[in-house]
Amino acid sequence: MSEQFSIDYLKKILQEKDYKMTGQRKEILQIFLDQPSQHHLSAEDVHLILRNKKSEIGLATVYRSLELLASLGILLKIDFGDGCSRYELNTTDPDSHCHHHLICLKCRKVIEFDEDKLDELEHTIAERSGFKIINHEVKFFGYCKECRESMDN
Amino acid sequence: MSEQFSIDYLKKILQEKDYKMTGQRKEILQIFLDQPSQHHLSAEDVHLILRNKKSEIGLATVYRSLELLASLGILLKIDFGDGCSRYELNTTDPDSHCHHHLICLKCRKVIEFDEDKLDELEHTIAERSGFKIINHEVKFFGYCKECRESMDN
DNA sequence: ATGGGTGCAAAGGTTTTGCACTCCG
DNA sequence: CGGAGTGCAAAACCTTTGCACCCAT
Repeated sequence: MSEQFSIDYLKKILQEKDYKMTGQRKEILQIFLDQPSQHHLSAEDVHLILRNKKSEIGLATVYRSLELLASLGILLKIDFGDGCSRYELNTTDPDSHCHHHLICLKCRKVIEFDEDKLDELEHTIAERSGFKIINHEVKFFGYCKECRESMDN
Repeated sequence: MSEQFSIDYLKKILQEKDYKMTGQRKEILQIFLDQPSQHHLSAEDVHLILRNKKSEIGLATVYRSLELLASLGILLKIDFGDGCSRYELNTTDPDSHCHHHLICLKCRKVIEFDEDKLDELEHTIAERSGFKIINHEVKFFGYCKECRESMDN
C-alpha cells in the first residue's frame, strides 16, 4: 500500500516499537522516498547525498538508521558483491510481486526485473523442509544486452 | 561429472590456463573435497582447518587461492550476510539442478535445498531483457523448523 | 632459470563501538 | 527530565597489496 511510503508511516511504526522519531531518521528515509526505485544506496551514498543537501549527519548514525529501517521492514538490505551493503525501499506487499536483480559481470550494472514466479518453489520448500519463508533474494549473474553487443565486436 | 571433484581435475584446469599446481592450492581444494557438502567455509575457516592439520599456509594465500578456484568455476563464492564471503564446491553441471539456500533469521543456520525450478523464469528474463544468464543465487530468509517450534512455546 | 606463487606485514575499506553530549517524548 | 539517539574518533573486521623470497615448470 502507498501508506508504506511516507514519513507518517515511519512515525507510526517507530511509535509502535517505542523508538523515537528523529530528524535524522526522517531525512534518511526521505532520500529513499525521493528516489522511487532504480537506486541501491550504500551507507556512504546516503551520507554523501545528505552532505550535498547541507544536512550533516554522522556516518555512524547513517549506518544505525539504515539498519533500523531494514529491521522495521521499511528498507531491504541487499548485497551485490561490491564490498558494501546496499539498501532499497521494501516495496514487497502481499498483493504485488517483488522483483529480482540482474547483475552484469562485465559492467557491474544492476537491472531490476519485475516478475516473481517463485510461489510454487516456496510452496515446495515449506512442504518438504518445514521452513517458514519470510522473504527471498534472487540474483542472476550474466551479461547485459549492451555488454554482449560490445563483446561480439 | 565426478571428474570435477578431484585434484587431477584441478591440475588439468590450472595447466590449461597456465597457472601452476602448488601444494597450497592442492591442500585448499582438498579441504572442500573432504567435506562433501553442508559446509560453507570462509577464508578464516579454511585457514583454521589448515592450521589444525599442521599445514601453515598464509591467510593471504588462502584468500588468493579461494578467489582463483572460484574464478575457475571450481568453487562458488556466496554471501550469507554474516560479514564474510563463503565458498562451497560448485556442483553445478548442465545435467543437474543447482541448489538454493534457506537462511534462518533466528539461529543463522543455512540449509541446502535441492530443487531449481528457475528455468522458466530465466527464459522469461532472457527474452524480455536480452540479459544472458550465467549463474544465479537464490536465498530464502525465514525460520527453520526447530526455531519455529521453540518460538511456539 | 625465471616468472608466477607465497608469506608477512602493512594498508585499505566497510562497519561497529565507547563515550560524552543532545534532544525527543 | 531521563533515557534513547547522535557525533566523533577509535577500534574491529575482512580483504587486498607491496615486496622479498621460493619453487613449479
